[in-house]
Amino acid sequence: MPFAVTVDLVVFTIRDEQLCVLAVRRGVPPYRGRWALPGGFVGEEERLLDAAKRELVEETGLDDASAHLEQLATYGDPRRDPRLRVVSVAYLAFAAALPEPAAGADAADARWHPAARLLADRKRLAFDHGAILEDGLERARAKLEYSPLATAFCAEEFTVAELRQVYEVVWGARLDPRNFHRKVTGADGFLVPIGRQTTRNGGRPAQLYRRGAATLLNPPITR
Amino acid sequence: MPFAVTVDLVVFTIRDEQLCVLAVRRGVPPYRGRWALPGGFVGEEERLLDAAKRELVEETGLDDASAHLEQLATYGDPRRDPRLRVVSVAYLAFAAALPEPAAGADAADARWHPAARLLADRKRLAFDHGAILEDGLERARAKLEYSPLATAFCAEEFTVAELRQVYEVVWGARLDPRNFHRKVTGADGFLVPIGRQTTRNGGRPAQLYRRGAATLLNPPITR
DNA sequence: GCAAAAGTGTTACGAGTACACCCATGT
DNA sequence: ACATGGGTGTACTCGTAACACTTTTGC
Repeated sequence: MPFAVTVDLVVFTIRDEQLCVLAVRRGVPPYRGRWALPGGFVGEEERLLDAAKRELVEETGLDDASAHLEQLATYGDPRRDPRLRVVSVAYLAFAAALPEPAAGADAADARWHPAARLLADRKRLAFDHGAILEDGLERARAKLEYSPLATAFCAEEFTVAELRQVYEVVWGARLDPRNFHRKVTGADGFLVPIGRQTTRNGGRPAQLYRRGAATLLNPPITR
Repeated sequence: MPFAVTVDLVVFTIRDEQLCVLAVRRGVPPYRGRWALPGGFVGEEERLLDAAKRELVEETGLDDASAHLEQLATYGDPRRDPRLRVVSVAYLAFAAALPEPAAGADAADARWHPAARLLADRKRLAFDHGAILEDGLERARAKLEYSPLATAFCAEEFTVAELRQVYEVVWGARLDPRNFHRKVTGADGFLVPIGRQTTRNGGRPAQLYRRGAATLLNPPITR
């Protein structure tokens, strides 16, 4: 049975206070002119995660360690690609803000799109990528609660307010800055203060933090 | 690139107050004599979920609606099967207690194994099935908290105490019967009383329930 | 009556929320 | 001085844990 196996990437970042996802415009049929999630075939001797990493580097220039990458789900309907039977393993990536072009080696037109707008008008997406994006968004929202993943959207050094903005943008909700501050600084291993401050957001100088070693947030940050 | 695509099943049930998983003994190399998760190739025109359903019926005789089935994760290391490149989409299934033979059409020797024992001695498992089982167990434990999935381990009509036993076995922890009772009967849409009672567990007669329509437990049942 | 399991009431504690208040900077 | 964002203190609320207690069966 001849199956093709690909990886597709849902790469999220935050730009202009919006949750954005990377998409590339298709230059060839099928779905010519539509937007598609970046992805590609898995090499014969390549692990799935390695294929996802390779695509991420090709599309964003992000080096291996600077973005979070995890398997999302696998999509394999017989008719999802009209040309041949393709089973696609989708990966979810979170990255700090990147330059707009997001220009990789690829000549293709790659762009950041506000995730909400792309989902609201799913016909602009090729294949079943609307469903993949929806699953990715739901997973991202859920993971912020109980994992320290929000830090993957921040620069290496960040303030509590910057981290709070990540939560607010992904969840589409306002959070109380004071209670949020207590929660995240109190969560064991979530944040480590680096001892320096910044005034880049105006007002009183804010402590700078790096992400800590925790992999699970206890107690969780609630929506 | 010639990939084979399979589905593998992690089928959990509860027998003798233990969480058990279905495994079949391999009769041919590689890993001859070892235990493997039930599974098989995906048909050319078959959806992944349909392939998982088909395997579930073949191995357990469970009809479609009577067990919960969900995608777990996908495993595709180049060397996971020494014969050819196989990408396997693993599914997780929860079933009420079934007869031991679990005999399907297959002539193979299929058996229920206590999950903990099989995991403690992973060399008895073929391929990367130890890792798959571990992921499945972790997912099952997590899902009990915030989803009404525990009911999938029960018969159609069950008592609160029987449901509690599911939680205690999967989590390996004792729960307070009185607080548990209040929590689950109070969770909206989790349980619907059918108005009859049973004394099959001894003592004072207990209300019988069916699973309700809820898909998410709020508040969750905590470990 | 006694054991065993089902189910209810009550109290104490701890996390989450709302919000008043103080702090440190730029202009 | 005052605007702006950073951070702390505190009272109230609500879900949970712990456990005493009552109910209804079988033997």
